[in-house]
Amino acid sequence: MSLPHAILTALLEKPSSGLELTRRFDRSIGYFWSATHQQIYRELGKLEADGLIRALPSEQPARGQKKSYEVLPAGRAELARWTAASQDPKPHRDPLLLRLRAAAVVGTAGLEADLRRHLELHERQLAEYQEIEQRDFPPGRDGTEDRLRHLVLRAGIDLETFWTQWLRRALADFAELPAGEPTRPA
Amino acid sequence: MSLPHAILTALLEKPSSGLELTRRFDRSIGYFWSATHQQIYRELGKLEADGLIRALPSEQPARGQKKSYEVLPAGRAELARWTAASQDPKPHRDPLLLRLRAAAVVGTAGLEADLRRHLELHERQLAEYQEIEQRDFPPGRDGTEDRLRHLVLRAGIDLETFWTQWLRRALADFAELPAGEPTRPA
DNA sequence: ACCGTTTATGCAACTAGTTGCACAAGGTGG
DNA sequence: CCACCTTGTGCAACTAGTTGCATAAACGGT
Repeated sequence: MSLPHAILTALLEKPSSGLELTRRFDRSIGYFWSATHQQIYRELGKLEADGLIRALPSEQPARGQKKSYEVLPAGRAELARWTAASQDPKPHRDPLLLRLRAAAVVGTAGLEADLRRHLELHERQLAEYQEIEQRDFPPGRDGTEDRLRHLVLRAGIDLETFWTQWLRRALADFAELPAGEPTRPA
Repeated sequence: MSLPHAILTALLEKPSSGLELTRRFDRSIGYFWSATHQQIYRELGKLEADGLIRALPSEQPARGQKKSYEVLPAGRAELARWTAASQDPKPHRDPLLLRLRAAAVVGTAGLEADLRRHLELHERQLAEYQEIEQRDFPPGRDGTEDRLRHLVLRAGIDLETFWTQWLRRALADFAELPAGEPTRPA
């Protein structure tokens, strides 16, 4: 149940409309909690019904009209409660690793090209994170807020670094493998 | 749509009953694709209905009686197709990083203890992976199947290594932070 | 003979996330 | 002036995964 809390965080950082939130999810927050605009609109409705946020009164509510929300005290309290509450880490689910394991049984045909593609995507993402780091976190800043946000960004950078390195190793390994046939023919 | 393929892979490695599969998911496969026994039974039913697997004839089918499955040629073909098919990487969703970002706004109270707990869990998982590596992948093996499986295990080891290091850095940062109050009081 | 635990299979209801589409307002170009 | 594109909001149906519980056989003790 993290989406509502992701939205509360985003709205505390800056009151926004549904579409603005969607865009901000596509950029910063979505890097570790993605959401589509439909999820966001639905959740905004629930949060408003629960009294955690409210529409900014200035704007008239009509379809096709921008409608911005701000967080109410109850929303801030709920976010603080959730942040402090202990949560178990969810097990990862990674289809790519699964495919590699399947390839050990049915053959590696076709996989290599996709590994290469993933490598490129992760390299691009890594470059993007590094740009953000240079732009938003020049050396010498140390406000609490900056510190925490930088820490989150570092996680992103280190994760992408891991993937690029692992994929390069995988491709190097593939180069030495016999070919794409099954290791256990049917 | 990875669960059916995870099951096909497991069944190709060794025909099994629902409960045996559940146990194997708790150990090896579940490290990167977890599933509960209910998911597995449901999926076994679908796979059988679709003609991708079949119950081993030897055993009598009755409630409370073991029922093992094996993969049919159509199942192997489907798995090979899926393995070779290109797939986009899904964006990660990580509540812990989200909580850190929320903490930048509502305060870090309570978070540190959970970071410590996560660190312990990841250290334990890392140790487990390293044991498996020493036990199952002694230096000098290089069959194709071993190579691929080792690669998958290395991903697990490197991921857990990343998390332990990142969490240690986070805790070190927390130690220098003022205290648990919000950076932007309500 | 009975009771409780373990092994094994399974249904039903719920929660979360995704996909596909619909609708409205406002601007732009032919 | 109207057809089309963009911006913005939203519903409905679907897919995937989780939680809680039910059922049944086998086994071990008392």
